[in-house]
Amino acid sequence: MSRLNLTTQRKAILDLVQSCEDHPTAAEIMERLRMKGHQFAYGTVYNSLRYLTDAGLIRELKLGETASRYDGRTEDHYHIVCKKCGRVDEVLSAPPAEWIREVAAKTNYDVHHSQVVFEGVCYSCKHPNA
Amino acid sequence: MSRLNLTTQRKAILDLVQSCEDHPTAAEIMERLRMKGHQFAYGTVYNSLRYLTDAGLIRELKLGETASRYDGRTEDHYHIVCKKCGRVDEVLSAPPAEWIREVAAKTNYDVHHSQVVFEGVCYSCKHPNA
DNA sequence: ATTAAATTTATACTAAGTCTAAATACTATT
DNA sequence: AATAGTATTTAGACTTAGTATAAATTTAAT
Repeated sequence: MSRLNLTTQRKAILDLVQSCEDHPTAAEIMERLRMKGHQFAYGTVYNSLRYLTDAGLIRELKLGETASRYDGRTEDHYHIVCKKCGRVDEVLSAPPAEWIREVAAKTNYDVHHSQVVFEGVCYSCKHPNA
Repeated sequence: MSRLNLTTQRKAILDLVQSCEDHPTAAEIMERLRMKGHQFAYGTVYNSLRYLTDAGLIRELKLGETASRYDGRTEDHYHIVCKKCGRVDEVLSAPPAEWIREVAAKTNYDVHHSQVVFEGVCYSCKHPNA
């Protein structure tokens, strides 16, 4: 665990991810950086995303698609994906502690963390006329 | 929805996945088929796995690794991954319905399904001496 | 037997990400 | 300020997992 070292590139990428309302992939992040006048090497973007993730400044989301997405929100939270339009929203309710305890007891694991991805249909897709 | 068509290849792959205690990747499935004397084309294995998944006979697990894993258990269940050794176990307790209702209410989604992956440390890794 | 449809095969291709070696940028010490 | 040492960036080759395609084969239906 060494000291945090935010280079120009890492800072720009952190700022960008934090400013996003959505959850961009690495490719989308590169595209948005380019639109802001930044032109970083391919590998630098991946390296920086990993660095920032390891440092706990951003989160990597693996939602079952081929590419990871990134999230500037670092609080513990989950996601819900719309099957119809692909939209991803935040889920702020945590799974009940009672359930986690039950899982730990039944599996004999120390449970550190859980990733939850809900799938369903979002409000807009339910009401396409509105 | 057409009728189920289990070709020789699909049957062999289904049998193999159902006989597994673990959750093999496509590459591991190919390897195990080869050891049993089957030699199917690369693409056939992927096609068959998708076919069997779509037919609901097996499940595709996306546990956040680079490759999908496959599971012969079709009942609704979840998984727990050991951070130390990578081992994957089944979790049979479902998330409480109350929590799902809360999530649906807060997000305005119709929630159809949830994928849950727990991370932690398994019994063997906790007690390495035993 | 003949045609049509579905499936398998071999192989080319794609997407997402890692690895490597050289170039560049920082840091600390004198 | 010069030097040495470490860290980072860059460009591009490479890897892995999976998809796409077109020809060959199998299966099913007349």
